[in-house]
Amino acid sequence: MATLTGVQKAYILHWGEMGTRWGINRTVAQIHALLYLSPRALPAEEIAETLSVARSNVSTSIRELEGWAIVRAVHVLGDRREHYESMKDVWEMFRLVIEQRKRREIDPTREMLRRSLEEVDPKEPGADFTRERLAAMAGFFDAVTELHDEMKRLPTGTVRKLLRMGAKVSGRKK
Amino acid sequence: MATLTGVQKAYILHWGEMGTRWGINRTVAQIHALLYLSPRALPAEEIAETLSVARSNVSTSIRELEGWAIVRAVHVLGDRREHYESMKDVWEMFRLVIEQRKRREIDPTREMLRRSLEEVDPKEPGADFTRERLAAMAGFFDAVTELHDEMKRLPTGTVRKLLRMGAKVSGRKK
DNA sequence: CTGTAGATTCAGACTGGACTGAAAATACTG
DNA sequence: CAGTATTTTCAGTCCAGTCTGAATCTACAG
Repeated sequence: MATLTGVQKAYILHWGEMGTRWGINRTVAQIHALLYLSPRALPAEEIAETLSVARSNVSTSIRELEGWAIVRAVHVLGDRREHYESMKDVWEMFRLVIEQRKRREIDPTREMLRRSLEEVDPKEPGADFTRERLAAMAGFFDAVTELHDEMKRLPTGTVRKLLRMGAKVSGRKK
Repeated sequence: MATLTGVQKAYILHWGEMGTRWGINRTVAQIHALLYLSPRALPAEEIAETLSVARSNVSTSIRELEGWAIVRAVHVLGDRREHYESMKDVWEMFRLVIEQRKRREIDPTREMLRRSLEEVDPKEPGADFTRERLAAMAGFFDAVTELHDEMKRLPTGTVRKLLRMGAKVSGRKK
Protein backbone atom coordinates (compact mmCIF):
# COMPACT_ATOMS: atom_id res chain seq x y z
CA MET A 1 0.00 0.00 0.00
CA ALA A 2 3.02 2.23 -0.35
CA THR A 3 1.47 3.62 -3.52
CA LEU A 4 -2.20 4.35 -3.92
CA THR A 5 -4.33 3.85 -7.00
CA GLY A 6 -6.13 6.85 -8.44
CA VAL A 7 -9.44 5.67 -7.03
CA GLN A 8 -7.96 5.22 -3.57
CA LYS A 9 -6.43 8.69 -3.65
CA ALA A 10 -9.73 10.22 -4.72
CA TYR A 11 -11.63 8.43 -1.97
CA ILE A 12 -9.16 9.38 0.76
CA LEU A 13 -9.00 13.02 -0.26
CA HIS A 14 -12.76 13.30 -0.55
CA TRP A 15 -13.31 11.62 2.79
CA GLY A 16 -10.83 14.00 4.38
CA GLU A 17 -12.76 16.99 3.06
CA MET A 18 -16.06 15.53 4.18
CA GLY A 19 -14.58 15.09 7.62
CA THR A 20 -13.62 18.73 7.99
CA ARG A 21 -17.17 19.75 7.09
CA TRP A 22 -18.53 17.65 9.92
CA GLY A 23 -16.09 18.74 12.55
CA ILE A 24 -13.75 15.81 12.09
CA ASN A 25 -10.04 16.41 11.71
CA ARG A 26 -8.93 15.96 8.11
CA THR A 27 -6.06 13.59 8.94
CA VAL A 28 -8.28 11.46 11.16
CA ALA A 29 -10.77 11.10 8.34
CA GLN A 30 -8.07 10.32 5.80
CA ILE A 31 -6.56 7.63 7.97
CA HIS A 32 -9.95 6.09 8.40
CA ALA A 33 -10.50 6.16 4.65
CA LEU A 34 -7.15 4.49 4.05
CA LEU A 35 -7.86 1.73 6.55
CA TYR A 36 -11.36 1.28 5.20
CA LEU A 37 -9.97 0.61 1.73
CA SER A 38 -7.09 -1.53 2.93
CA PRO A 39 -7.46 -5.30 2.62
CA ARG A 40 -4.99 -5.80 5.46
CA ALA A 41 -4.26 -4.06 8.75
CA LEU A 42 -1.54 -1.41 8.47
CA PRO A 43 1.20 -0.39 10.91
CA ALA A 44 1.39 3.29 11.91
CA GLU A 45 4.64 3.77 10.04
CA GLU A 46 3.08 2.71 6.75
CA ILE A 47 0.06 4.95 7.27
CA ALA A 48 2.34 7.91 7.88
CA GLU A 49 4.32 7.24 4.72
CA THR A 50 1.30 6.62 2.54
CA LEU A 51 -0.46 9.81 3.58
CA SER A 52 2.71 11.89 4.04
CA VAL A 53 1.99 12.93 7.60
CA ALA A 54 4.14 12.74 10.70
CA ARG A 55 4.29 9.46 12.54
CA SER A 56 3.15 11.21 15.71
CA ASN A 57 0.15 12.62 13.96
CA VAL A 58 -0.87 9.09 13.03
CA SER A 59 -0.48 8.03 16.64
CA THR A 60 -2.87 10.70 17.88
CA SER A 61 -5.37 10.19 15.09
CA ILE A 62 -5.44 6.43 15.54
CA ARG A 63 -6.12 6.89 19.21
CA GLU A 64 -9.11 9.06 18.33
CA LEU A 65 -10.44 6.48 15.88
CA GLU A 66 -9.96 3.80 18.52
CA GLY A 67 -11.88 6.03 20.92
CA TRP A 68 -14.82 5.82 18.55
CA ALA A 69 -14.33 2.07 18.35
CA ILE A 70 -14.32 2.03 14.56
CA VAL A 71 -10.63 1.19 14.29
CA ARG A 72 -8.75 -1.37 16.34
CA ALA A 73 -5.24 -2.68 16.71
CA VAL A 74 -4.50 -6.23 15.63
CA HIS A 75 -1.30 -8.20 15.82
CA VAL A 76 0.53 -9.93 13.04
CA LEU A 77 2.60 -13.03 13.78
CA GLY A 78 6.28 -12.29 13.73
CA ASP A 79 5.79 -8.53 13.85
CA ARG A 80 6.07 -6.59 17.04
CA ARG A 81 4.26 -3.53 15.70
CA GLU A 82 0.56 -2.85 16.12
CA HIS A 83 -1.39 -3.06 12.91
CA TYR A 84 -4.62 -1.13 12.57
CA GLU A 85 -7.77 -2.09 10.75
CA SER A 86 -11.09 -0.38 10.23
CA MET A 87 -14.44 -1.89 11.05
CA LYS A 88 -15.97 -3.41 7.95
CA ASP A 89 -19.72 -3.02 8.48
CA VAL A 90 -20.61 0.47 7.23
CA TRP A 91 -23.97 0.56 8.98
CA GLU A 92 -22.51 -0.45 12.30
CA MET A 93 -19.75 2.09 11.84
CA PHE A 94 -22.14 4.98 11.37
CA ARG A 95 -24.33 3.71 14.18
CA LEU A 96 -21.35 3.89 16.52
CA VAL A 97 -20.34 7.36 15.41
CA ILE A 98 -23.89 8.68 15.62
CA GLU A 99 -24.41 7.19 19.05
CA GLN A 100 -21.29 8.82 20.39
CA ARG A 101 -21.87 12.18 18.76
CA LYS A 102 -25.35 12.13 20.22
CA ARG A 103 -23.93 11.50 23.65
CA ARG A 104 -21.37 14.28 23.32
CA GLU A 105 -23.52 16.86 21.58
CA ILE A 106 -27.24 16.15 21.66
CA ASP A 107 -27.46 15.03 25.27
CA PRO A 108 -25.67 18.09 26.68
CA THR A 109 -27.92 20.29 24.57
CA ARG A 110 -31.04 18.65 25.95
CA GLU A 111 -29.64 19.10 29.42
CA MET A 112 -28.97 22.78 28.74
CA LEU A 113 -32.50 23.24 27.43
CA ARG A 114 -33.99 21.45 30.41
CA ARG A 115 -32.08 23.58 32.86
CA SER A 116 -32.83 26.75 30.93
CA LEU A 117 -36.55 26.02 31.00
CA GLU A 118 -36.36 25.75 34.77
CA GLU A 119 -34.36 28.90 35.13
CA VAL A 120 -36.48 31.27 33.05
CA ASP A 121 -37.37 34.05 35.45
CA PRO A 122 -41.16 34.51 35.28
CA LYS A 123 -40.77 38.17 36.20
CA GLU A 124 -38.55 38.78 33.18
CA PRO A 125 -40.49 40.45 30.33
CA GLY A 126 -41.07 37.96 27.54
CA ALA A 127 -40.63 34.99 29.84
CA ASP A 128 -43.50 33.13 28.21
CA PHE A 129 -42.06 33.69 24.78
CA THR A 130 -38.63 32.47 25.82
CA ARG A 131 -40.10 29.40 27.44
CA GLU A 132 -42.13 28.61 24.34
CA ARG A 133 -39.03 28.82 22.15
CA LEU A 134 -36.94 26.67 24.44
CA ALA A 135 -39.75 24.12 24.71
CA ALA A 136 -40.12 23.88 20.93
CA MET A 137 -36.40 23.24 20.53
CA ALA A 138 -36.42 20.75 23.39
CA GLY A 139 -39.32 18.92 21.77
CA PHE A 140 -37.34 18.47 18.61
CA PHE A 141 -34.29 17.14 20.40
CA ASP A 142 -36.46 14.82 22.46
CA ALA A 143 -37.98 13.35 19.30
CA VAL A 144 -34.57 12.85 17.75
CA THR A 145 -33.40 11.16 20.92
CA GLU A 146 -36.42 8.89 20.98
CA LEU A 147 -35.85 7.79 17.41
CA HIS A 148 -32.20 7.18 18.13
CA ASP A 149 -33.00 5.07 21.18
CA GLU A 150 -35.29 2.90 19.14
CA MET A 151 -32.72 2.33 16.44
CA LYS A 152 -30.07 1.51 19.01
CA ARG A 153 -32.24 -1.29 20.23
CA LEU A 154 -32.23 -3.04 16.90
CA PRO A 155 -29.55 -4.97 15.07
CA THR A 156 -28.18 -3.37 11.93
CA GLY A 157 -30.23 -5.47 9.54
CA THR A 158 -33.48 -4.44 11.14
CA VAL A 159 -32.62 -0.78 10.95
CA ARG A 160 -32.13 -1.21 7.26
CA LYS A 161 -35.55 -2.80 6.97
CA LEU A 162 -37.10 -0.05 9.06
CA LEU A 163 -35.75 2.58 6.72
CA ARG A 164 -37.22 0.75 3.77
CA MET A 165 -40.53 0.52 5.57
CA GLY A 166 -40.49 4.23 6.25
CA ALA A 167 -40.37 4.73 2.53
CA LYS A 168 -43.49 2.64 2.04
CA VAL A 169 -45.51 4.38 4.73
CA SER A 170 -45.00 7.68 3.01
CA GLY A 171 -47.29 6.41 0.24
CA ARG A 172 -44.69 6.30 -2.50
CA LYS A 173 -46.03 4.40 -5.48
CA LYS A 174 -42.94 2.76 -6.97
CA MET B 1 -32.45 43.20 23.65
CA ALA B 2 -29.37 45.26 24.41
CA THR B 3 -28.89 43.13 27.51
CA LEU B 4 -29.45 39.40 27.59
CA THR B 5 -30.90 37.36 30.40
CA GLY B 6 -28.79 34.58 31.86
CA VAL B 7 -30.83 31.97 30.07
CA GLN B 8 -30.45 33.73 26.75
CA LYS B 9 -26.71 34.02 27.21
CA ALA B 10 -26.43 30.34 28.06
CA TYR B 11 -28.46 29.33 25.03
CA ILE B 12 -26.52 31.53 22.62
CA LEU B 13 -23.13 30.39 23.90
CA HIS B 14 -24.12 26.73 23.84
CA TRP B 15 -25.55 27.00 20.36
CA GLY B 16 -22.35 28.66 19.19
CA GLU B 17 -20.29 25.79 20.53
CA MET B 18 -22.61 23.21 19.00
CA GLY B 19 -22.22 24.97 15.69
CA THR B 20 -18.45 24.69 15.68
CA ARG B 21 -18.74 20.96 16.29
CA TRP B 22 -20.88 20.55 13.21
CA GLY B 23 -18.82 22.68 10.91
CA ILE B 24 -20.87 25.83 11.39
CA ASN B 25 -19.16 29.09 12.13
CA ARG B 26 -19.55 30.07 15.79
CA THR B 27 -20.76 33.60 15.08
CA VAL B 28 -23.27 32.36 12.51
CA ALA B 29 -24.68 29.94 15.05
CA GLN B 30 -24.78 32.58 17.79
CA ILE B 31 -26.62 35.03 15.58
CA HIS B 32 -29.12 32.37 14.73
CA ALA B 33 -29.59 31.58 18.41
CA LEU B 34 -30.14 35.25 19.21
CA LEU B 35 -32.73 35.67 16.47
CA TYR B 36 -34.41 32.42 17.44
CA LEU B 37 -34.93 33.72 20.98
CA SER B 38 -35.89 37.21 19.93
CA PRO B 39 -39.59 38.08 19.94
CA ARG B 40 -38.97 40.77 17.34
CA ALA B 41 -36.81 41.11 14.25
CA LEU B 42 -33.46 42.77 14.97
CA PRO B 43 -31.38 45.17 12.87
CA ALA B 44 -27.78 44.20 12.15
CA GLU B 45 -26.44 46.96 14.35
CA GLU B 46 -28.25 45.65 17.40
CA ILE B 47 -27.06 42.10 16.74
CA ALA B 48 -23.48 43.31 16.53
CA GLU B 49 -23.76 45.19 19.82
CA THR B 50 -25.54 42.41 21.67
CA LEU B 51 -23.01 39.76 20.66
CA SER B 52 -19.99 42.09 20.64
CA VAL B 53 -18.91 41.29 17.11
CA ALA B 54 -18.09 43.58 14.22
CA ARG B 55 -20.95 44.95 12.19
CA SER B 56 -19.38 43.52 9.04
CA ASN B 57 -19.19 40.10 10.59
CA VAL B 58 -22.93 40.24 11.18
CA SER B 59 -23.48 41.20 7.56
CA THR B 60 -21.61 38.14 6.29
CA SER B 61 -23.16 35.78 8.79
CA ILE B 62 -26.67 36.98 8.08
CA ARG B 63 -26.12 36.40 4.41
CA GLU B 64 -25.12 32.83 5.16
CA LEU B 65 -28.22 32.28 7.28
CA GLU B 66 -30.34 33.80 4.52
CA GLY B 67 -28.64 31.41 2.12
CA TRP B 68 -30.00 28.55 4.16
CA ALA B 69 -33.40 30.23 4.17
CA ILE B 70 -33.79 30.01 7.93
CA VAL B 71 -33.41 33.75 8.50
CA ARG B 72 -35.02 36.50 6.47
CA ALA B 73 -35.12 40.26 6.37
CA VAL B 74 -38.33 42.03 7.28
CA HIS B 75 -39.17 45.70 7.30
CA VAL B 76 -40.46 47.80 10.13
CA LEU B 77 -42.64 50.82 9.41
CA GLY B 78 -40.74 54.05 9.86
CA ASP B 79 -37.35 52.33 9.94
CA ARG B 80 -35.17 52.19 6.91
CA ARG B 81 -32.94 49.41 8.21
CA GLU B 82 -33.43 45.74 7.49
CA HIS B 83 -34.58 43.73 10.47
CA TYR B 84 -33.81 40.05 10.61
CA GLU B 85 -35.90 37.28 12.06
CA SER B 86 -35.42 33.53 12.38
CA MET B 87 -37.83 30.94 11.12
CA LYS B 88 -40.07 29.78 13.97
CA ASP B 89 -40.85 26.16 13.11
CA VAL B 90 -37.98 24.10 14.51
CA TRP B 91 -38.80 21.03 12.45
CA GLU B 92 -38.97 22.95 9.22
CA MET B 93 -35.73 24.70 10.12
CA PHE B 94 -33.82 21.46 10.55
CA ARG B 95 -35.46 20.01 7.47
CA LEU B 96 -34.12 22.90 5.44
CA VAL B 97 -30.62 22.65 6.86
CA ILE B 98 -30.50 18.89 6.40
CA GLU B 99 -31.75 19.12 2.86
CA GLN B 100 -29.07 21.59 1.93
CA ARG B 101 -26.25 19.84 3.73
CA LYS B 102 -27.28 16.68 1.94
CA ARG B 103 -27.10 18.46 -1.37
CA ARG B 104 -23.69 19.93 -0.62
CA GLU B 105 -22.10 16.95 1.09
CA ILE B 106 -23.94 13.67 0.61
CA ASP B 107 -24.75 14.08 -3.07
CA PRO B 108 -21.16 14.87 -4.10
CA THR B 109 -20.00 11.89 -2.06
CA ARG B 110 -22.41 9.58 -3.86
CA GLU B 111 -21.22 10.98 -7.13
CA MET B 112 -17.60 10.36 -6.15
CA LEU B 113 -18.43 6.78 -5.15
CA ARG B 114 -20.31 6.18 -8.38
CA ARG B 115 -17.46 7.46 -10.49
CA SER B 116 -14.90 5.56 -8.43
CA LEU B 117 -16.79 2.30 -8.90
CA GLU B 118 -16.62 2.84 -12.64
CA GLU B 119 -12.98 3.71 -12.60
CA VAL B 120 -11.63 0.80 -10.57
CA ASP B 121 -9.06 -0.79 -12.83
CA PRO B 122 -9.84 -4.54 -12.99
CA LYS B 123 -6.18 -5.28 -13.62
CA GLU B 124 -5.18 -3.63 -10.37
CA PRO B 125 -4.51 -6.20 -7.61
CA GLY B 126 -7.33 -6.11 -5.06
CA ALA B 127 -9.76 -4.56 -7.52
CA ASP B 128 -12.59 -6.77 -6.31
CA PHE B 129 -11.92 -5.83 -2.72
CA THR B 130 -11.88 -2.12 -3.52
CA ARG B 131 -15.09 -2.40 -5.48
CA GLU B 132 -16.77 -4.25 -2.66
CA ARG B 133 -15.79 -1.56 -0.16
CA LEU B 134 -16.94 1.28 -2.37
CA ALA B 135 -20.20 -0.50 -3.08
CA ALA B 136 -20.89 -1.03 0.63
CA MET B 137 -20.35 2.65 1.33
CA ALA B 138 -22.44 3.64 -1.68
CA GLY B 139 -25.25 1.39 -0.46
CA PHE B 140 -25.33 3.20 2.84
CA PHE B 141 -25.43 6.63 1.25
CA ASP B 142 -28.13 5.49 -1.15
CA ALA B 143 -30.29 4.33 1.75
CA VAL B 144 -29.81 7.61 3.59
CA THR B 145 -30.73 9.48 0.42
CA GLU B 146 -33.83 7.40 -0.09
CA LEU B 147 -35.02 8.03 3.45
CA HIS B 148 -34.34 11.72 3.04
CA ASP B 149 -36.31 11.89 -0.20
CA GLU B 150 -39.28 10.31 1.47
CA MET B 151 -39.23 12.74 4.35
CA LYS B 152 -38.92 15.68 1.99
CA ARG B 153 -42.14 14.64 0.37
CA LEU B 154 -44.10 14.99 3.57
CA PRO B 155 -45.23 18.02 5.52
CA THR B 156 -43.59 18.57 8.87
CA GLY B 157 -46.47 17.13 10.90
CA THR B 158 -46.36 13.84 9.05
CA VAL B 159 -42.65 13.44 9.59
CA ARG B 160 -43.25 13.80 13.27
CA LYS B 161 -45.88 11.08 13.12
CA LEU B 162 -43.59 8.84 11.10
CA LEU B 163 -40.91 9.10 13.72
CA ARG B 164 -43.38 8.12 16.37
CA MET B 165 -44.46 5.18 14.25
CA GLY B 166 -40.88 4.08 13.87
CA ALA B 167 -40.77 3.77 17.63
CA LYS B 168 -43.79 1.45 17.61
CA VAL B 169 -42.52 -0.83 14.88
CA SER B 170 -39.41 -1.59 16.87
CA GLY B 171 -41.63 -3.53 19.29
CA ARG B 172 -41.19 -1.23 22.25
CA LYS B 173 -43.62 -2.22 24.99
CA LYS B 174 -44.37 1.10 26.61
C1' DC C 1 20.69 -5.84 32.67
C1' DT C 2 21.44 -3.46 27.99
C1' DG C 3 20.00 -2.39 23.53
C1' DT C 4 16.49 -1.58 20.25
C1' DA C 5 11.97 -1.07 18.02
C1' DG C 6 7.96 1.05 18.44
C1' DA C 7 4.49 4.24 20.62
C1' DT C 8 3.38 8.44 22.94
C1' DT C 9 3.74 13.06 24.53
C1' DC C 10 4.28 17.86 24.17
C1' DA C 11 6.17 22.51 23.19
C1' DG C 12 6.42 25.18 19.49
C1' DA C 13 5.66 26.27 14.31
C1' DC C 14 2.39 26.69 11.01
C1' DT C 15 -1.88 27.36 8.75
C1' DG C 16 -6.70 28.31 7.22
C1' DG C 17 -10.48 30.32 8.43
C1' DA C 18 -12.62 33.95 11.19
C1' DC C 19 -12.82 38.70 12.30
C1' DT C 20 -12.07 43.53 11.83
C1' DG C 21 -12.22 48.26 10.12
C1' DA C 22 -12.02 51.19 6.50
C1' DA C 23 -13.59 52.09 2.02
C1' DA C 24 -16.98 51.46 -1.55
C1' DA C 25 -21.46 50.63 -2.95
C1' DT C 26 -26.26 51.04 -2.44
C1' DA C 27 -30.63 52.90 -1.15
C1' DC C 28 -33.18 56.14 0.48
C1' DT C 29 -34.87 61.45 1.60
C1' DG C 30 -35.84 65.93 0.83
C1' DC D 1 -29.49 66.51 -7.54
C1' DA D 2 -26.73 66.48 -2.79
C1' DG D 3 -26.64 64.51 1.56
C1' DT D 4 -27.21 60.79 4.78
C1' DA D 5 -28.11 56.14 6.49
C1' DT D 6 -27.25 51.46 5.82
C1' DT D 7 -25.17 47.49 3.82
C1' DT D 8 -21.49 45.05 1.54
C1' DT D 9 -16.87 44.13 0.25
C1' DC D 10 -12.22 43.14 0.93
C1' DA D 11 -7.31 43.44 2.30
C1' DG D 12 -5.02 42.71 6.24
C1' DT D 13 -4.59 40.75 10.99
C1' DC D 14 -5.30 37.44 14.33
C1' DC D 15 -5.89 33.13 16.57
C1' DA D 16 -7.59 28.32 17.54
C1' DG D 17 -6.50 24.08 15.92
C1' DT D 18 -3.53 21.14 13.56
C1' DC D 19 0.82 19.22 12.65
C1' DT D 20 5.59 18.30 13.48
C1' DG D 21 9.86 16.51 15.41
C1' DA D 22 12.55 15.86 19.29
C1' DA D 23 12.41 13.83 23.66
C1' DT D 24 10.49 10.46 26.46
C1' DC D 25 8.39 6.31 27.63
C1' DT D 26 7.30 1.23 27.12
C1' DA D 27 7.95 -3.38 26.09
C1' DC D 28 10.41 -6.78 24.55
C1' DA D 29 14.83 -9.68 22.98
C1' DG D 30 19.06 -11.31 23.97
